[in-house]
Amino acid sequence: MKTRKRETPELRKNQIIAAADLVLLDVGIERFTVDQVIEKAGIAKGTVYNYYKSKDEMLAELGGKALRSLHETFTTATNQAPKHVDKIKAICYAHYDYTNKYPAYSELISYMERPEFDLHIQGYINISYAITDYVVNIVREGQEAGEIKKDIDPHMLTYIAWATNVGVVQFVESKKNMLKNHHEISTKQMVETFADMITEGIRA
Amino acid sequence: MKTRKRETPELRKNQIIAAADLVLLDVGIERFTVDQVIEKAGIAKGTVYNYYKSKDEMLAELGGKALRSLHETFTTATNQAPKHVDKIKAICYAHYDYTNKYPAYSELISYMERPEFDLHIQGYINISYAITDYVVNIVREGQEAGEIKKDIDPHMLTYIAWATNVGVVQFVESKKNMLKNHHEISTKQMVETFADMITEGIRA
Amino acid sequence: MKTRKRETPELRKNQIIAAADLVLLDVGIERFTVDQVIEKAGIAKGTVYNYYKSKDEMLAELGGKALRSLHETFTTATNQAPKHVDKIKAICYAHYDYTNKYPAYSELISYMERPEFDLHIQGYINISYAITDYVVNIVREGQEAGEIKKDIDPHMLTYIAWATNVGVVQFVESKKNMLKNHHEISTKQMVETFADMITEGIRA
Amino acid sequence: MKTRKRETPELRKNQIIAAADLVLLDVGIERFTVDQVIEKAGIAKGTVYNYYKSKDEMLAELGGKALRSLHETFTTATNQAPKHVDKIKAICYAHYDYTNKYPAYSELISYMERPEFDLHIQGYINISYAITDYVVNIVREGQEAGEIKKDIDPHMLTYIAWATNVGVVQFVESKKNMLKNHHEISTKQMVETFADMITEGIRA
DNA sequence: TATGAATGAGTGTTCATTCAT
DNA sequence: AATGAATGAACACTCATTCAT
Repeated sequence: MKTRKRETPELRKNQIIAAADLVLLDVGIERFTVDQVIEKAGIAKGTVYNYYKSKDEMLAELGGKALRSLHETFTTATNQAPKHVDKIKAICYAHYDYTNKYPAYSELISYMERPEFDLHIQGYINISYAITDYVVNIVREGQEAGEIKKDIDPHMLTYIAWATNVGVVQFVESKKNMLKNHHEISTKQMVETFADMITEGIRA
Repeated sequence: MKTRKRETPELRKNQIIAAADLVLLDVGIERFTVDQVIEKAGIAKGTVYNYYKSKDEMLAELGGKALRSLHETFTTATNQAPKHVDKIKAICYAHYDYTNKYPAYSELISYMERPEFDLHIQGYINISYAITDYVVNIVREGQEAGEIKKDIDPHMLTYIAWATNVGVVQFVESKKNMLKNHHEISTKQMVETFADMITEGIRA
Repeated sequence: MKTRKRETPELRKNQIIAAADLVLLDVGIERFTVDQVIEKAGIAKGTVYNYYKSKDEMLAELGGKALRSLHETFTTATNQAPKHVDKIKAICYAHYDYTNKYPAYSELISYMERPEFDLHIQGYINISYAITDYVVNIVREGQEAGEIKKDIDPHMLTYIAWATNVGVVQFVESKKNMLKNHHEISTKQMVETFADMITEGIRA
Repeated sequence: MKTRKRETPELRKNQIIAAADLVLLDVGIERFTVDQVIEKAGIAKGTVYNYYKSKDEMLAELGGKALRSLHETFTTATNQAPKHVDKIKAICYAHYDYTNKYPAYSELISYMERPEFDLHIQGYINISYAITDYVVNIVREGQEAGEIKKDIDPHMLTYIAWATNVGVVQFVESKKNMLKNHHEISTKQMVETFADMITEGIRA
């Protein structure tokens, strides 16, 4: 019945999330357990449930981090592209690179997108919207600059870009071995071709 | 030992798979368990394993059914389209309709595509290939007929079409509620726009 | 509901035991199952239970075969030894060789020696006695010939020889890896030393 | 959720191991199950796995207890013997007595010696080595004192003594009934004769 | 006699969650 | 607020044995 020093809630949450992050990186979602988190964090099991109602809520906060990091990746990638169409293309590439670099985060995001995952956690949704808005703005500016077709709703285009991108990235991930045996198609080629199709499809 | 109804293997297998089907419909893959199947079927646990080596094999048969039905949906859809580009578009629509009609099957297929699912079950793979070939042929014929760009490998295009389609369908499924609140975008619109983009993107 | 041709009970039993033999050789006792036997024999499950009350009864008959084969090994080995003491030593070696050559049979015999194995099967016991008698006779003759100490009951000596031999053979089997790492002791050396001790211990 | 009695870990572990002990006594290793342990202990299944990583680890602790108690038996027995040869003989007797007194422990030790039992549990191995060393030392001292033959490696002799002893003890255990019907041989006599043979065989 | 479909009591293990202290 | 012992429902899979046909 030891009693650790009390920390501010802020600090505790950070401590927990940091540990969860390490665990996720280590083992991926499928093998992610609360026990591993408390071991890494050096705190008691009950403490976790004082700050998070459930494992899923914890994952949602982690998902927020992942999304924020994806957001940054997008920002960096688009900054280097001169035109708006190129920015969209850059986002496609960035998304693929991100998945390659942080497969665990990518997994997590997919996991949270599933219908059975109850996403009432506001934090996560906010960042999700932020990313959406970021891309929507690029599209809108591209339309105003005459680079991108004007007959498509920017939100719609953003959703499609995101959805198709996720689809391609997932496909490439799950079919790695198959594609490896396919002499004419590499994962990189596939992503590039897809990015080309998207950019061509939206060009004014 | 309780009463034992002796049935022909044919009948039993159907009974089991029918029960599995119901369970899948009820709870989805994530929560699909053998115990639920035997409860629904009113048979003993061992009986299931007299007909299927493992839970995964059972799912694979169910998945085969799902895939075959998807194949039929594609066939029907493409038959009504005059040109090859329209056939591709029709497939996009058909895929969406299918997911709407059989969301559990769609889930199942996604589940089986995951790398961690050991797909050594030949039956499933064959149908998977059959569908791929079916689409590849449409693309190839479209290229020969001068309707579809010739600079894209038919397999690559098929993969991209499939992957993006899955992405969009998943997105639409998981974001149903969000989209419902979005006044300007309906899931139907999104799918249509996506299908347009794909078809425009490949037109010669 | 196919009906195979009726065979004489003799023939059927042979057929079953032959299959069981193959299975045992293939997988060893721990993984020995009735299912494998019927598959190898090409007969129905129920049929097995028409001829054997239980799996254990089947194993007991197989054990009888194993014991008979061990008996033969002993006979051959002793025939080549000139003196009775040497015959005992030869039996020790033969036992070790037999275990090396037919590990599955050796396992089976150990399995049947366990207290929890109900050995009411007469066939097995008879052969067991036959082997005992065979060794007892050698001892007795050796005593009469003045080669072996006369103050030991031949049965007792036989039991001890058997028991210690089994112990050594089992030890060697289970400690193979340990002994492999022990530079000065090899399994062969251990068996030889033991055989020497036994023969020296009984010499008149 | 039922009432939960909170105990100190120390107490719980003892409670579990005590229950496991009873189960082992009741049914023997072959039929030893975790379910029976929790029923005897009156605790939940998960609780067991908070204290032991696996069933085997639990058995290993039980085995450690058994081995430690055997070690003590050996120590006590040898202390009363004046000469080293007598100490070896005393160990043979002690081993037999121990098996008679704790047949379940004896079974357990045999079970753990089997190759298929993953013996990575250090605690158990240590005691196993301790016992070996204990006997080896007696042999070595006996050799130095000129009481025991010097041409045998002490380790080898220890192994042989152990292996043959186990063999005899097992034989006696499994053939109790048979020997009971044999007018001239009692298990006690057999062990005594064996012990005599061993001691005579090693005497300088 | 032969069949083989059906049985069901196991079997060890996991892990999110609870709650008395 | 913090602890961490306790929970128990899940879970997939096995296999000797039975018995209606």
